[in-house]
Amino acid sequence: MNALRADAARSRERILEVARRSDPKSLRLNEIAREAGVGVGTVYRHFPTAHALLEELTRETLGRLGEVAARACADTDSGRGFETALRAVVDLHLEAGGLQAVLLADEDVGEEVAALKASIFERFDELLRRAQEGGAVRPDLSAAQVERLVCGVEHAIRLGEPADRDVFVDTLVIGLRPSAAPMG
Amino acid sequence: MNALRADAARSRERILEVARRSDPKSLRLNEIAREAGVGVGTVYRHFPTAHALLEELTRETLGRLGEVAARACADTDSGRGFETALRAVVDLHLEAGGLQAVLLADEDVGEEVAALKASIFERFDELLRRAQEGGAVRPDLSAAQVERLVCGVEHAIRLGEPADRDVFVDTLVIGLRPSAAPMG
Amino acid sequence: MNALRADAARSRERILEVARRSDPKSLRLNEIAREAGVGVGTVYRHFPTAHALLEELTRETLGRLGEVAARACADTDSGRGFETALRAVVDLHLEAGGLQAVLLADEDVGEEVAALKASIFERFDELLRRAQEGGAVRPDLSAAQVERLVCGVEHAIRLGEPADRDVFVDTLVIGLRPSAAPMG
Amino acid sequence: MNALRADAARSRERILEVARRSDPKSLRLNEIAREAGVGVGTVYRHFPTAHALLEELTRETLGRLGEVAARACADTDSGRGFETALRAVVDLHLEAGGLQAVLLADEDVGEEVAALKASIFERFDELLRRAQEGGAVRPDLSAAQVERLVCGVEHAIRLGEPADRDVFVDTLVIGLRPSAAPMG
DNA sequence: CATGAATGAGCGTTCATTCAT
DNA sequence: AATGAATGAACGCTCATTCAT
Repeated sequence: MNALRADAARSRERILEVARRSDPKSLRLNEIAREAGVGVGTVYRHFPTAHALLEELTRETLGRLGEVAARACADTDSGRGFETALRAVVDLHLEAGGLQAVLLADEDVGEEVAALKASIFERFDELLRRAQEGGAVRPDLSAAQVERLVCGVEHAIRLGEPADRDVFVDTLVIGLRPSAAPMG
Repeated sequence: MNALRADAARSRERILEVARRSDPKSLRLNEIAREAGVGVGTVYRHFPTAHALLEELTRETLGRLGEVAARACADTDSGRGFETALRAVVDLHLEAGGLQAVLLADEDVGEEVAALKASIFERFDELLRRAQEGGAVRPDLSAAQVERLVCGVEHAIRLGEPADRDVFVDTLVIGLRPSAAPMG
Repeated sequence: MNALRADAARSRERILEVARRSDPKSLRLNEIAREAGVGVGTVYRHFPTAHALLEELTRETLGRLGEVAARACADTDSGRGFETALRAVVDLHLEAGGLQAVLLADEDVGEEVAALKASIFERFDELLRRAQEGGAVRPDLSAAQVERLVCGVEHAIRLGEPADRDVFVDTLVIGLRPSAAPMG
Repeated sequence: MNALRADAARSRERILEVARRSDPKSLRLNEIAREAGVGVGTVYRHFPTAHALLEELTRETLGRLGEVAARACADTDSGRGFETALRAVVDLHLEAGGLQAVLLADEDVGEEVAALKASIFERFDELLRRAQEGGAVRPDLSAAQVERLVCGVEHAIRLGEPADRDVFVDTLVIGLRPSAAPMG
């Protein structure tokens, strides 16, 4: 099933290579084909939709995201584990611009991606729950909400300089802490 | 000077009406004309570019943004003033989707918008500075950075339910507070 | 009949003023109206077509063209008269870019222009005939053909530098002389 | 390398066919597509700009222009060679209306066209120079000026009847001869 | 009369997607 | 399986002309 003909594999690789250099927000299959020296049809054969291609581009990052979560779960200090993970997650979002779209998509094209996403969400649920139980994170937030907040910070950083990253993530980290009433 | 002919005003209003229902991120003047039952030329007469139309859509909101800032400046408690303003600003961003683009644009089409923006930025600088001096906000943030963070929160809220609004803004408000070292 | 209301006369004059500064090959009535600070409708009222406006722009030049022809007719040396006229005609073509279109038009909008054109053609016929009889110009050319050759030279000059004018006109003048068989 | 697929060749040919019947001064790619029964995209694929299409329409003519020049260079009588060439050049301009625009263009789309033009210009420089040295052509004209005069004659002929051609070219040929002072 | 708002045909151009080769 | 030619909808924009005010 995974046995690709040699030339097919080569095409696929070239496509991915070009796609990685493209803006993940607007993958234009036509242009990618041209730059990869490959017919449009070939691109469509390998990746029936732009989203399928995006998933493929993101797969490796998804793997690292899973590892990040796993490592954080292993931390005995649940608060510290959560924070470390959070920072890593933002970094991965910044690295792979398509991550947001893939994570938020309701439907997944590839089974592997679906599985990866499921496991990631599961681990983050766990991670968050324990951090909340440990009193390190405010208890009224779901993992999905945190994910959206991460996307928000990603967005904010992209609007300005990369140098904003650290401060912005700090505000997120702090913002997630339980606290006295905000306006008290 | 601003006296528009009756039919012109009607067209203009129809255009704006349609535009308000459109995605402010991608105002397509042709489509707007069609939906407004108006010739393309009419749209271009009133709004030479999509950005001009966006500015118009946003103008009222900009005015309210100015008022928000003014009111907040008048608050004797600089921290409270800042927080109240921040919440209102996020709300205005949510109401008027184009606000982000208009505020971040380098060039403005209308003079009025330019003036409004200038005064808004000025007031927010003031507001932030005083909140920082009062110890209510971490001192290492510029007003521009705060604006970007607001855009981030707007983005996050739009990704999910409107119900997220309050919690998400809370995290921002708290995140901006000065604090012990984030991971300490 | 010619009694124009004061404001009408003012509009008319402003329109002509702007039109004189415009490219006579492509008079855009809309743009002229805007630059003249006048409604499009006003332009159309005064000049129902672009050609009508062009005729008006050209009228003075047509007058001078008539004078040129008259003066040349008065020259006792028919060859010299013709050549002088020819040079002047080219100059007028260069000055008033619309002259070509007006002279070559089959239909005239204004009666005055029609009359001017008729008298000009008549005089040039006369002028040419006498130059031909005097042996100064090859006898196998009609006045209409000479006019077209003038337009050709105008075109050639416009393709390059104004400095070409003298040499190019020279080649025309010489080219019109009777001569031994061209490939002799 | 130049092997076009059968259907592509057919499209291309249809496009060119329609284009040949169009006014080369204003090739409207949309209209051509419509008339050729072909999608707009197809036209753009073959000819990215109107000028590219014009060049293609002209390419064969450019080739013949080169041959004309070559043959003329081979003539032992430099004056006769020049005159023969001149007549042929005018004819080619009349045949291919776009020739003027292609020759006068600063930038060329196709390399082949650029090369053809360069060689043509070179040969005509040579041809003119020799004719001038031989006393057959007035020495104060550059090849570029002669080209412009040719365009002028083309223009003049197009204004009237095709029958004008011979006489008009005669006047050019004679006009280029060295001569006593034009008005003496 | 003057105005200028409105019209809408039509051009240039792009791009996702299909399908003949 | 791969190719890339073809498609055509749709957008941005311009401009000559009409017509309500």
